[in-house]
Amino acid sequence: MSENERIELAEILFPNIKNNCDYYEKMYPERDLKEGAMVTRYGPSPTGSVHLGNLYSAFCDMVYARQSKGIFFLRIEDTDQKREVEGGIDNIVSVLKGFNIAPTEGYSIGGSYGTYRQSERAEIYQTYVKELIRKGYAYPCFMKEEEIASIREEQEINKVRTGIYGIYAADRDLSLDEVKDKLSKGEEYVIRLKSPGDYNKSVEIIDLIKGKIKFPENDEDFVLLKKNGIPTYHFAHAIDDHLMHTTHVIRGDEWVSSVPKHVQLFEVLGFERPEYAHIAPITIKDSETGAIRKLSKRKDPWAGAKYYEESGIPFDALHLYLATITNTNFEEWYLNNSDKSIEDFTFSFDKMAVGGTSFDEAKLNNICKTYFSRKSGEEVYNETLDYAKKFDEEYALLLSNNKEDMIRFLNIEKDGDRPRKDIAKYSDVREEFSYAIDELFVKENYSKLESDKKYDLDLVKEYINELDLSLNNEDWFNGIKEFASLHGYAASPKDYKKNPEQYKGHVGDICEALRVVITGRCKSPDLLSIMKILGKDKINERIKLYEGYIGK
RNA sequence: GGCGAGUUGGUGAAGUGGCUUAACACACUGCCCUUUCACGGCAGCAUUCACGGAUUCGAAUUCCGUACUCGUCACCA
Repeated sequence: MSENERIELAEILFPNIKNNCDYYEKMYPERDLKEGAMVTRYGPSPTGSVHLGNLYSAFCDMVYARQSKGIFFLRIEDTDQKREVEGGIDNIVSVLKGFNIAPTEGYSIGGSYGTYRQSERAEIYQTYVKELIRKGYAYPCFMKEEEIASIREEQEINKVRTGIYGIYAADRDLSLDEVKDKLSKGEEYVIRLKSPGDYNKSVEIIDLIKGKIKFPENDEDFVLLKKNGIPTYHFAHAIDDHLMHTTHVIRGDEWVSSVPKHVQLFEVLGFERPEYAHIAPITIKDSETGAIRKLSKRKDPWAGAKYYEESGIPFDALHLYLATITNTNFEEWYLNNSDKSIEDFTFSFDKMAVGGTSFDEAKLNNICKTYFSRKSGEEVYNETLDYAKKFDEEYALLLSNNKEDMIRFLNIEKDGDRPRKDIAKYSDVREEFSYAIDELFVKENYSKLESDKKYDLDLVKEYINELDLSLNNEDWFNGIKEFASLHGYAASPKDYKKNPEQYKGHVGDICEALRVVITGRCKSPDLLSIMKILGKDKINERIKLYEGYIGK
């Protein structure tokens, strides 16, 4: 086709596109940012619920933009209307908000590089396609699905590469008359790239995470615009990231194999290419097969973002976890800089895992526990209340009615520099502090007790009877030691260990009995503090409850 | 099958030619601390970096081959 024919073709195909590319180039001018500022973007497609991996990549976008004083924007990539799920976009926005991953620009936020929703940008893409047709870098392709399928079959039989390229690209050299003819018959078409690539040559890119990667050049005439005039991912990526001036494309490494396509697109369009950073997926070792696989929403509850919200994992703790998998040296840094926050750490691409990052539940758990241990009782109370209001209304009500005592309970052993670590998520509070709320304790009391050890209840009664709750800690435990020896128990575990046959047990056994009767648990924070908050009346009620319980 | 990448302990991993008799964390075990449960401290936990070969005075680190794992090969992103 001659240049004039191509211009005519472009006009026939896109009669409604009046603007030229320049119009958009001016509309989306260079960003005014200081040297080194990164412009990153998170581009989710609303095709399902949000996955941990999505959160991870959005987290990276946020962190790199923030530390370079750049821009992190949100762009909705809804070019696949077939797979789009209802409420998908709202869900993305609310999940990001819930996890405090805050874009500085974009969909639902605003900014001057919009619209940030690809389905509303059809005209822009078409304008650039029209230009590509004029230049001879794109053409309409009328091949039917069946034709493409049979080409594929043929290629598989002949053991050659599959795809529409070279001699298989039947419509790439159609004459203008042939095109007009097909058009007049109402044949449907897509717009394909007329690839100038040579498979025998190679392209090389430097991926910020993976390093140098070399591939054969792309020679596939892949689809730019689908039948409905909406672009494919590849084309939308090139246009949008150019116009929106993305400097760093951070995305899942399922995209690395399409890098040659993207490189070529940027060349053909005359755009400067952004840097690429392909992040490895979060994997897990399958407990049954032992195989390493991507986290799956069906098999792994923690794959879905919802899980973290529902089970009550604080977003700050999740950020900490994401930070530790983002940069392998973060964990150690944070351990040595416990007073600092994630914002104070400088992340770098070359400290990111090249292979798969494995999900480590035990580590997440530990991070969460440390997070909670550093929070004051009041903070834990408020956050837990917020959580309970959403996911456990009954408990929320109980919490509100017992605010003062609850905060006192949550504050036990918080003052020293060795805080306890018994809570990993908001939903643990109800269980861990089951003794703290009387209504709850009366109802559930000893049902969760796993051991069926027998305790000397008479001894407990006698002790409580004599107990003076105004004592300070030191006097109190001197007292209990004395009480222990008076009743044939060793005053310290050491004495007991030396001569176990001389004693019925040691002071710890008495404490255990008290703990179980009073709290219904084998583990609890400092007993005296609990008893002080509870008061003698409640303690006596619980002794009666326990009598009833073992009477069964 | 083609193309691209990965393979270090129970787990997550550090490590880019000598400082590695392989960091750190989690888990586990033991001891210590402690009035109990925890918390914390100390110690133990890969003589070895998928396998084979090559380069080198010297390799987990470079090169080649093999095996396995992962990603991708759509008018899905």
